[in-house]
Amino acid sequence: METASRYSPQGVEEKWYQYWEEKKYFRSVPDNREPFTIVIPPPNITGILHMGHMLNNTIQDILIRRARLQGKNACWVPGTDHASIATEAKVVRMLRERGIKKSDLTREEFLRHAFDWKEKYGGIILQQLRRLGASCDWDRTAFTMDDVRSQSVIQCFVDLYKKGKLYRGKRMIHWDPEAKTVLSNEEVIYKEENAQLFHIRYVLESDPSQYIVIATQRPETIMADSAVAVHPEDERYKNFVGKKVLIPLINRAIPVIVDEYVDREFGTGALKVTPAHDQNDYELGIKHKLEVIDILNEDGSLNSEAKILIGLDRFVARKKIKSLLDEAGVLVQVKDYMTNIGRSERTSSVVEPRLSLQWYVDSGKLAEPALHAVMNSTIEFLPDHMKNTYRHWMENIRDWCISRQLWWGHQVPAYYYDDEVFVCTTRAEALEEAKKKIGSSFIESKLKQDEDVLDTWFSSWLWPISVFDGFNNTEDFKYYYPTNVLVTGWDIIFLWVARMIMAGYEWIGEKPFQKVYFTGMVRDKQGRKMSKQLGNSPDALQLIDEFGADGVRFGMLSSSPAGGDLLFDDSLCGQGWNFCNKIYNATRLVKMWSDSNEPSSLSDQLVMRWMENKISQVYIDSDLLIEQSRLSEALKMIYSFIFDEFCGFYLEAIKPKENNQVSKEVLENTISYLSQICTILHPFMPFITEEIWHNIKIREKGEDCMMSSYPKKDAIDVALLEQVQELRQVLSTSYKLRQQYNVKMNLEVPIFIQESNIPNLSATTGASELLLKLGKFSSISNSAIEVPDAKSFLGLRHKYYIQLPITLDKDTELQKLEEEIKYQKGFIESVMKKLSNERFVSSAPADLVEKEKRKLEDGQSRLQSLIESFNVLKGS
RNA sequence: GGGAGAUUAGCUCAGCUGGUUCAGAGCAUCUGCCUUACAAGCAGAGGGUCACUGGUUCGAACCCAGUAUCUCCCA
Repeated sequence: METASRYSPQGVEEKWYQYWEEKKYFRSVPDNREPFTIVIPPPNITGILHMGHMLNNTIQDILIRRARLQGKNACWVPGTDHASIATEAKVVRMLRERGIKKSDLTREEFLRHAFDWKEKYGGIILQQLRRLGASCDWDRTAFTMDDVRSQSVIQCFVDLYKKGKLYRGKRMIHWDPEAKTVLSNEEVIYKEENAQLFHIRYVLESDPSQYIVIATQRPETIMADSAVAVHPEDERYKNFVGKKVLIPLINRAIPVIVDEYVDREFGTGALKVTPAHDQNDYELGIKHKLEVIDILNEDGSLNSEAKILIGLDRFVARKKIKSLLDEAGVLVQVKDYMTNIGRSERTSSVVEPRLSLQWYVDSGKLAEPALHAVMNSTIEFLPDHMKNTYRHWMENIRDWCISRQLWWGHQVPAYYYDDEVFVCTTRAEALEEAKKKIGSSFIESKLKQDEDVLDTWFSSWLWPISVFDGFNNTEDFKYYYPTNVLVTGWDIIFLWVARMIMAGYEWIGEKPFQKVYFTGMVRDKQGRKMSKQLGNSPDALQLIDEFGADGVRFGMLSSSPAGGDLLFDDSLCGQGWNFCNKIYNATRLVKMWSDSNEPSSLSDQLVMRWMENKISQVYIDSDLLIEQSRLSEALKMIYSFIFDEFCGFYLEAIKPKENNQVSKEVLENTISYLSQICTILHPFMPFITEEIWHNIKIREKGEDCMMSSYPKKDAIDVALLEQVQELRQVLSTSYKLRQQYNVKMNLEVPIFIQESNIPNLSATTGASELLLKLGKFSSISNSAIEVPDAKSFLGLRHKYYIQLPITLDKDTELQKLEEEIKYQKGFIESVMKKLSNERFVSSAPADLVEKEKRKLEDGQSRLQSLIESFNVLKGS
């Protein structure tokens, strides 16, 4: 055989992907078939393929390819999102490297650079998905900032505003001083970090000999204090209440107030209140009508309101003020402690609470139908327990801050004229409205559009609708929506999944998808989340180079139940490659054969019938598993079917002993079986299956594995499967005995089957021939009596004797038999115990009782045989 | 502080509605084989107090309660 004995995916995978794409096999247009739709979770244009994407998209591809093989109209819509913060940061950095400052550019100039960047790099990840085998309809590739999607976003903003579900408000928000933009709650990541707690002395204005000691983590904000708060029942500070204390260094007087919010146990029990720079203090400030003094610039440096340390960054100022306080003798102590620090998901800089005017979606108004749909399983969550998390968030939902102080994104469609706000889809409309309202004094240049852009998720939440241009109610939309399944990570259940559901009900009155399949996080062997910082994420493309996409897909899937995290290990991909190699070599074997004019032997006929049944069985069973979204279990089942049943047994059983000739029927059927197997495996491992499909047989034009269909679900001949199972057990036991007694395979030995009133293997046509071929037996005979000098063993319902050229040690054999007898007795006893238990017989299901009875019968006949053997041996 | 999940072989995990003497798979380990597709293969073997303590039941890895440890979400 000239072909290599090792499968190499290089070349093969590229070839078939190109072929499929040229044939437009991924393309979907509405027709009269049932649709099966998935929209891709749009990856970032700044992103490159990582393990999470691979897992996620492998699952989507499996579902889509399966739907195609089922004859459905499968549509997988790909695309990317514009990732405001991440992309803007990237572009700013790129420009800086070229010596261009963002502040020197106009908005239009900056956007031009950003779009250039997007054109150049924004599609990389989609190219990489092709390497994985993703069968997306590329003609439908969408982008959150292309015309259709942008129009949808603007339209929805205006619509929500008109419906009173969107408003502009001044709130305490999370500010990212590095990106200089607001962040939503979900974009802030809290972690325990080391910090210091400063105890600082504030003296009484009226009597500088008395003082109160406050505890703070942020001494650089004392200049923004507007009060000191203590608990109303705190005896220590009773005398101070209502009086004024002086802020050290700047000597501004602030009142001492009481509030039950103060935790007497924490720090000194005296809290400095800084409404401009802390969420809780802000609320205290409102309650007690305190002054709001903002001492920070948008980049986190101190402004002139601070009076001192002006221009210094907040962390530099903290160090500085520490020594200033120390010199002033008011720093009582500094304590290390652990506290939760919030950092920006994108830039990692410490988030600054800041008062600011932003746009909000009144989420409460959208949440109700979305919560309902999930709780009553109109939308199915996998795993189911994700519902709880979802419910908790939805029931405590907060308004969604959707404006971002950036340029890259959809500019807020709000136009200002003095204090008037006009929210319109276009400037022209806004002009018109404004003119009407303002009257003759209107000056066009005074109408200014909001400088900010919208949160990227405000685009993504429309994705299942907008990719089909659904707001214009297109034919596509009517056909494909709602989509069938969404595959995504649980980490964006709030950011994205929940909001898509809200959008679906808000505008369409219909769920966006039937099912959400939550994937776990891909972790490394030590269980750590894979991240760029840790550098523990393998290079996705390198993995594909090494093991082939099929191998990697196998590896990703072979241990990833829905929702469960996946500890990734390269060796899993290795196993995937092994599997490819196995199939490849099986094909090589079959290709070596040629057909003879001989008819098929009885043995071959038996084996073929068996194989046909097994294929039906594995197809039916694995299909059910996929239906239940148990993909890795389905794959494992197919894997062991191919390895053990098809390669391990079928091919060995059918393989000609010499000259590579098989009957025409055997050859044709084997090729057909292999083809069916390719179809069943195809969704999981698309490349090798297409390769084998074509390798094994010359195909008609358009006759491709990807576009084939699943085998029919035939009724299964259970009796036949049982017979072959018995036969295989006989083979396996005889191998074991040979090994145990060191009898080589090339020595043929006789085997006997004890006769009984139940028909044995010799009654199954072809079974004896098959036994002879695989078991290296010299003869097979029935025997009415115990065969002397032979090693006996039990199958399921019969007793066998194998005559090995050895002398058996009588005592050892007796002892072994005794052990077996003891085991069987125990077995029978346990079954009898059950059956004699009236409560079991009356309360257990009938078929179970039936099964137990049969178990008992089988057990008893096995025991009988053993006792016979024992007696015969003993008497010999 | 509130909530969710996990704990089964050395490792990674199955074990669905409690019902074979049920404790399973893959990897790893060990033994024997270069058998004409594949040694990245084949044939075998060893390995577990199903976290712990109680309870429910004719029967528990599975249901309930509590304990311990871990992971995550929310505040």
